[in-house]
Amino acid sequence: MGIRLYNTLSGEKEELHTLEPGKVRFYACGPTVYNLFHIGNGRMFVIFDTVRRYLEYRGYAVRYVQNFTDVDDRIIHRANETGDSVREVANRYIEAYFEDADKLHIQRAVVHPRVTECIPDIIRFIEELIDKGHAYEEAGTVYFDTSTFADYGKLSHQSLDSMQAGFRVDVLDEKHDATDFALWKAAKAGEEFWESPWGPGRPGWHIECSVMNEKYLGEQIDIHAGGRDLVFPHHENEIAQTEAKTGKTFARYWLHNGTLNINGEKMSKSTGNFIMTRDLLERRDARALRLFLLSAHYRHPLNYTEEALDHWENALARVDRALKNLSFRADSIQAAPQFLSVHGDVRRETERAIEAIRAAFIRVMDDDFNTAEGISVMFDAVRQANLALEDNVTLGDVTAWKDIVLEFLDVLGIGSPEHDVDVAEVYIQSLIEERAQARKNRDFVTSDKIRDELLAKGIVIEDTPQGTRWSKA
RNA sequence: GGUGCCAUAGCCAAGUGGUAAGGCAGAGGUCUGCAAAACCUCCAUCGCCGGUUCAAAUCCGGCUGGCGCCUCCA
Repeated sequence: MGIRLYNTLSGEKEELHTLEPGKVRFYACGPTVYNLFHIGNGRMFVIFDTVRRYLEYRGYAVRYVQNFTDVDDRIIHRANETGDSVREVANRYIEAYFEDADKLHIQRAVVHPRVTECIPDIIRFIEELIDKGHAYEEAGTVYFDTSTFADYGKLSHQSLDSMQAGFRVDVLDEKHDATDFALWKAAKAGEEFWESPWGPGRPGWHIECSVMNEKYLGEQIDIHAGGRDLVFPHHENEIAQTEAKTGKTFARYWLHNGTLNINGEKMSKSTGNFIMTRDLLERRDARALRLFLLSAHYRHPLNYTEEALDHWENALARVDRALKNLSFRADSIQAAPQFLSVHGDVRRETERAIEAIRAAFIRVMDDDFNTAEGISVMFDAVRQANLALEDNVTLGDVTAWKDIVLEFLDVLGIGSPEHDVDVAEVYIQSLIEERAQARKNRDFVTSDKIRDELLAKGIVIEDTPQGTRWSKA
């Protein structure tokens, strides 16, 4: 059995069959760069970065494309507020995106296209839609005619009729129908604009993604991902534009992540209840934040609380301690060449245990990228590794256990703990040796004094049969 | 009005027909000079009511509570 993933289009889990065997064409909606991104946005980026990592882990070559929306009303507003140019605002927040994304270990896409780089392609795309009778122009603005696309509503599972009778129908103005949407917007006075066959203007919101997909991935792609709140209208409109133009199925699989909530409500830029990822990272550990973001299934809502972050910081510390203790054991084996028996390769039983645990990880992650279960398997690996340390394990065993935990951390994008080497290390080592001597003499007053001194400096001492190890508190 | 989702221990969160993963917190134990870390054990019958079934947290119906979307939103 291969990878199964929930497809919003069908409303069911489906087995992954890509257009080209072994290759995945993957498009994820990127940020509109008028501000920093909040942790709700961050959740989306982390989730699909993890999906990408997992697909690669399973042997797929993933062509991952994520756009920057750098043409938008909100960017214009922002520029007016700050007195900067629209381009300055966009560039600043593109840079800021990379800074924050890097901290969350979100890998760069293969291409990060920007709307402003695709204007001629967008114009050509719209011209073709007009030629094919799917779009019309009114006073310099071009609208997509939803009545010409029979499948309109297939992603959000709503009928045109029900939408037209909808709750929040806006004024028809020059549109033929309330569900029609702008492909090209006529420029208002003083706004940034590009020349087009319909006069000066700028692209509408949805067209960019259709165009970038076609330009960088082709007319048909495998996976298209974004937040739940993009299903309608954004992704619905993308399907309409692309499929109306090509007559082919656009994306085979539509993946949508659940919202990140705060106080039980969606974290949202428009309502003001959000926490910027950048602000949070100033006081919180990025790896623990990433673990938290992956701790629930990606399609479910996840509630943000400070307590939850405390929880995952503690949980991650358990993983890091295990890694540290495995390293300590490996070092102590290597430092004691006289004990030949533990210098051996990984033993058969260890290999088998690790194979079983890797298989378990793949089994749960294959099932719609169930990272919550994947994390649970990782903790099982940690428990077994700790258990192994109570035994006379070989160097090969220790290394193998360490590697499997690191393998899971890598797939989840959490990565290894920082290796905290600093100049104080020599000093700490000397105190530890002094203490060891005192303990040998059963001078526990001195040994405890040294331990307390170190503790006061944030250094925790732990005695093991292989000697004393230390870590930062 | 339309449409979709959720409700599992003190907390977080998997599981979606075969008798409740994992983590955090808590209790007891082992190990230790004492600790720490680690390991072991303990800690839920799955919102409510009814139905289907040999068997339901898992399927169906109803109810209650919460949330998303219906052209700003990841």
